[in-house]
Amino acid sequence: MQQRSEETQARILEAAIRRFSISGYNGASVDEICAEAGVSKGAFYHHFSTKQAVFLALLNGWLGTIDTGLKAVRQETVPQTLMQMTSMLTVIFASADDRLPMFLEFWLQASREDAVYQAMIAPYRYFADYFTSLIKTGIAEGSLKEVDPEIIAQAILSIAIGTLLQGLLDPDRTNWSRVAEQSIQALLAGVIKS
Amino acid sequence: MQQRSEETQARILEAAIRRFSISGYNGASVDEICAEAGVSKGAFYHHFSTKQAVFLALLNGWLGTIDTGLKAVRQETVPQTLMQMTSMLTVIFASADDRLPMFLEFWLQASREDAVYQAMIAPYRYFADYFTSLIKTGIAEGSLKEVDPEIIAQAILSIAIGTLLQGLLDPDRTNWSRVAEQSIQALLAGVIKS
DNA sequence: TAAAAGATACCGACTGGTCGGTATCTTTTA
DNA sequence: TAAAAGATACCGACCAGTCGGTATCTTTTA
Repeated sequence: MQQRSEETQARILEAAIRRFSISGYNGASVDEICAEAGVSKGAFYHHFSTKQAVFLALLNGWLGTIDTGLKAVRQETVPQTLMQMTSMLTVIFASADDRLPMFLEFWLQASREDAVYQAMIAPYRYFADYFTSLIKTGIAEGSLKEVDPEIIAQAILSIAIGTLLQGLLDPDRTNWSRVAEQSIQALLAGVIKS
Repeated sequence: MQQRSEETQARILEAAIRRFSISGYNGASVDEICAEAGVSKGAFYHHFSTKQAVFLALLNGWLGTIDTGLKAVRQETVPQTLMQMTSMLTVIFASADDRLPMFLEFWLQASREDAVYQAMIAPYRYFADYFTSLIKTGIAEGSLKEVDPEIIAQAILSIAIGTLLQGLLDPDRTNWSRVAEQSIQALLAGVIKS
């Protein structure tokens, strides 16, 4: 019995991500999503309480895969791990192209609702902390100089985010994932103990 | 004669920036802006052809002041100039807090219209180019190592943008303008010829 | 120089359309 | 046959932009 139900739900989710990434969160209407999913509005609201709920489901799915991906990257030393993560950026860039604009848009308007804001800020903080502790580990294991861990972690994060955004803004200006990699390497060059 | 007209226009602009920064571009209705400006809808559309036109006027004003500010900063050597710009970040951070979200939101939805997209991408490119040439000058004058100018310029820009965005996302996490300054200094440390 | 003519600024009711969500009815499933 | 799933018509709120008309200036004219 859940067979059909699950399929419908999956179709709605797939249609939603397609419409959202094309037209944005506000730009994609529920009717549009239903049409693309080949599903009635009644079915839509049978499976999801609001448009926002569909979006949040999509967001959590994406965060989950990123988290899994990051935890999978663990090399012997911290610099090696960071380099590995840097080269992961190319993949992240590719998937961000579709998703990032809609998440950004949603965040910009949802940040005024406290509940949604908390749901979005938690994973960010989790990741930023994880990154800082990675730098600390590097200092402890002696592979990194005695820098301020928070500053360096933030610098790397900022480069990643800043490059991501510029890549969105002006995709054809340059090879953005290469710029991101080399920028981080330029920063790391002054931090790695050799 | 234009006296009254200019005052009305100014009032609309002021009200618009207030409403836009509180409710966002889509969230702020023209009626709302008119109410706050103490002006009728007719007056609004007498002075501006569309809601978008008001917004663009606001954007250009902001870009103008930033441009003026940047050109005013010119020290003897490029590293000194960069340091000076870095300390300007605190001021930019303050003014961005209000404006950046609405500009981001607008850009996200306007980037689908080619005309508006061009209007927004031009100043960005102009600034990015200006920055790259600044690094080139530094190399030419011998104050910077022989690095890839584009990469370093992008890295600095990315740090600025990335920090700005994180400051928006999680304002209370840390002192963001300090993080930005120190991140850029960490990067420059490896690039300055001493 | 004052009245007429014209231009500019402004007013606010109204329109056409959109969209998220609901109510109600029908079909499928177990 | 009852409950889950799905279809369809509809509601109410919102909103950008229009339009016919009025008020307030500026310029021309006699």
